[in-house]
Amino acid sequence: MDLFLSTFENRIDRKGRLSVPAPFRAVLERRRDPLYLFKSLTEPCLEGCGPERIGQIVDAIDSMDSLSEEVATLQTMLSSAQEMKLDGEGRIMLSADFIGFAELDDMALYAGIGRSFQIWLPTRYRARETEARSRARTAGLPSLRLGGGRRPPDETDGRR
Amino acid sequence: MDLFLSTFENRIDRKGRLSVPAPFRAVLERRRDPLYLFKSLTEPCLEGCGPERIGQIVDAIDSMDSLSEEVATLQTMLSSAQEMKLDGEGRIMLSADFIGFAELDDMALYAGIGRSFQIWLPTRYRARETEARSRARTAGLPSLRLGGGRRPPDETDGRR
DNA sequence: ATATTTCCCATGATATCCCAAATAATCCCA
DNA sequence: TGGGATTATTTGGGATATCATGGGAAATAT
Repeated sequence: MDLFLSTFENRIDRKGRLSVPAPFRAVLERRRDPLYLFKSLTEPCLEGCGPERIGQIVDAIDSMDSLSEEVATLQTMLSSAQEMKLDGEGRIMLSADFIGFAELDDMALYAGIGRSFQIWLPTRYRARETEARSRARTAGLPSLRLGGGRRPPDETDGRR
Repeated sequence: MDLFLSTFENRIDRKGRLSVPAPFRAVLERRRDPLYLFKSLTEPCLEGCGPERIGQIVDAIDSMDSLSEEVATLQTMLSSAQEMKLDGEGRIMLSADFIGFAELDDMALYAGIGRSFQIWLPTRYRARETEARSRARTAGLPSLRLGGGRRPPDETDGRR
């Protein structure tokens, strides 16, 4: 199983292009997957994933009561999602909407979180990281049970 | 599976023409599908899809009690549906009825939601998106079981 | 005949492609 | 182990193609 791990900081050039880190590209290419980005529902960052996650959202919508608020929420995810085409050098073009949403300027930080990754304004990401660490010290660790594994590896959807 | 994703904001010109976003056209052309538009049952927007979606609605109606009110409701979807012809540049012409229903003036926002898409008055769509996002932040995300696969996304997971 | 729709072409904006420079990581041999 | 050489990766810029949009003319309807 190959995963998106580690962080990378890349430049957004004046045309709005941004290199996808080579290790992330390798994961996608190995699976022959296109890359999807969408706006996080809960945080000021972009989420990146492959098609299987998008398919799950689509299927979930179809199986739910189409009048529910949950469906509206999931639709919001889809309507912000884009299939990103990579250029010959492995770059994507961030739309003005994406840049505005994550409040990016000329640098972007990729944070691999397993089956997906996030794109943040670097300073903001670092602030969150130190925040999370100090919380861990004062409030104690979240329960983390490794190896028990009844639940299939539950993808951390970015909000924890 | 190719899907309708992302949002696009296009102009309705003074002749009443509106470009269908190229990625949406690509989905339809790949399937050699015509485009259908109809009035949403629940919201002030138009829904767009290919013929298979229309077929699903027809089948659903056929399988229901033909005297029920629900059938009457679903039938109004069908009776509002129009097959849209695209001009050489990929534009459609919206009827006065459609424009009035969605209260469009000179801009239209396409929102892709998987197997179909919607057309909204841009300001109204954005208000709705903001609403959905704040709901997601306070009420939590819909339970989506990622990574497991095949479980119907029905289970209430309480804390999310 | 007048109004509307359909077809065709023009234009500007923007995304994509292609090649090259700069930077960073890796290798290899002393 | 060091350090230069080689390769991978990121970044930049110009040329090209795509797309949304606008307008005129032809076709169709009223």
